[in-house]
Amino acid sequence: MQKRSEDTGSVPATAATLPVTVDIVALTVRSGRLQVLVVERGIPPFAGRSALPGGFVLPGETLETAAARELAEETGIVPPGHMEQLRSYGPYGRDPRGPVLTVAYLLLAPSSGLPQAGGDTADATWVPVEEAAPADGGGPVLAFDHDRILADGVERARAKLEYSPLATSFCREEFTIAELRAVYEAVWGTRLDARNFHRKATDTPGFLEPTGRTDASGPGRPAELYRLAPGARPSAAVLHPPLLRPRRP
Amino acid sequence: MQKRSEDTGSVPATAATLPVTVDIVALTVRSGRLQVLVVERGIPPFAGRSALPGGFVLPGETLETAAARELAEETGIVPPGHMEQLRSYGPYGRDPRGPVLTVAYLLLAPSSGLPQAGGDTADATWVPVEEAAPADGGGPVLAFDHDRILADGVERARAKLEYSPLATSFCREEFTIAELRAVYEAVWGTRLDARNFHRKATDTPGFLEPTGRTDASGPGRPAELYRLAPGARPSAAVLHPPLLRPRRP
DNA sequence: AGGGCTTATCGTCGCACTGACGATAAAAGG
DNA sequence: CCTTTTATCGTCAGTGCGACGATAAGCCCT
Repeated sequence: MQKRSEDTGSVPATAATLPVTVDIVALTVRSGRLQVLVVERGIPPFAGRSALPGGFVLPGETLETAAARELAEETGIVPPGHMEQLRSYGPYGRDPRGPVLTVAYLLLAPSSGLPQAGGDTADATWVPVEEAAPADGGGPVLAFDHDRILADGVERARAKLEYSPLATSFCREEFTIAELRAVYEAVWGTRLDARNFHRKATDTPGFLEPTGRTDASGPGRPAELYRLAPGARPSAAVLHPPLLRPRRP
Repeated sequence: MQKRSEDTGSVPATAATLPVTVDIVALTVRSGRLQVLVVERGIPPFAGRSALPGGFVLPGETLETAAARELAEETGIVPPGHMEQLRSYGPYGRDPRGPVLTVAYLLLAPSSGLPQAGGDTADATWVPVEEAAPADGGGPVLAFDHDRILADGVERARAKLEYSPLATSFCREEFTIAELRAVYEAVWGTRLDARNFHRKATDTPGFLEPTGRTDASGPGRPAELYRLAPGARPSAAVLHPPLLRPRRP
């Protein structure tokens, strides 16, 4: 795979070579709250502390592959949902073992069929993001610089819900408007008017597609079931007008 | 800097170690067009081809430091403006020398005081992004995967202008509404109504602050000079209502 | 069967924002 | 003074949105 000839040149000897890790901000919506997957570290550094799932990239591995592998190792399954790169952090001042570059990934997954724990590393549990990301000046909660990575991931998710169909990644294949609204409310931490949300969600072109089926599991009038409109990728800014989160003042 | 003890553990021997580069998508607005800084490569691979400025991270260097150093080496100056991380690419399938991880940065700089070329590597020139990023199915223009990185950077810039004061990073300290509008028109590639833009820009709270001075250099009525409102960081989504780019329908 | 409860869905109204575009202000150059 | 040019201010109709009323369609209970 690695050619060394006059045509391609070679990596200069002065170039730094860095160990690279991937960390995953895995988010889901359970019991009406936005929750993040954290693992309890079994080995130093930060043994016994909570951390985002992740680990070192192995030789020959793609970053995405490494992220999926670490997630599978620590949660026992490859969940459905949407994964995208968040950004990179480091390499200095974030790992006591020395310079380590990490590439963070953001996973948005439906809560159905998600395992609670398992794997060989340590216990993996879902915790509400407020517990893992204190907004006030409380001390750090997660190991390494994972507090900041989590905050960046949550903010990315909150922002992307406004102008992308990404919220559907938290839902099953088919879902009701109320379930979709619960996703927005959980991620944004706000309450939304059911009637206005219904209007906006169904009126936005290229967002939802009715399946014709209904869901009568809960109390009250059965709800129409929808799926993501065909051709709409979970990412990509296609929501016009956007679904803006309510303002403060 | 690098402690090795029972408390911190050490990087596992199985971890991959990768050479890391930084690449910079440096954008500016000159002659009413969005332009990107490209260098002509002097050494293999891709010798003679155009590429984004960038290079290998040196030992002990921060990614941001490396980005600033490469930019200084290849353009001869540290320009003002706003720099933020774009994302990471690789490490496979993007460099014929082997696996190389690159972290791309986005720089938005005013055109005033920007050098044309210089440095020890090769000539650095500003070229309109349409020439360096063919929207149609034309072949690749830049070396490595820099076509994609450039496209991602331009899209990031276009999106951020909508909800952040980032457009002011293309301007000098003080600027007129017309200059700011020219930035939006160049970045978005559209024409904007001068009267409506003036209303939206001046009415958006937390965006602009009048300086009281005027600029009478051009023809016509002298324009009020504005600066970025105090406390507003160039990034950060603070524009409400956002300045949305015109739609296609 | 009918009344009450719950949730889903549809409608209405006023306000804010937008785009299209007219009107005025303030300079330079003839 | 008049024309040209650009900046800035106003007007008006269409659209989207938040607040909230009204109706639909299930369930459970008696």
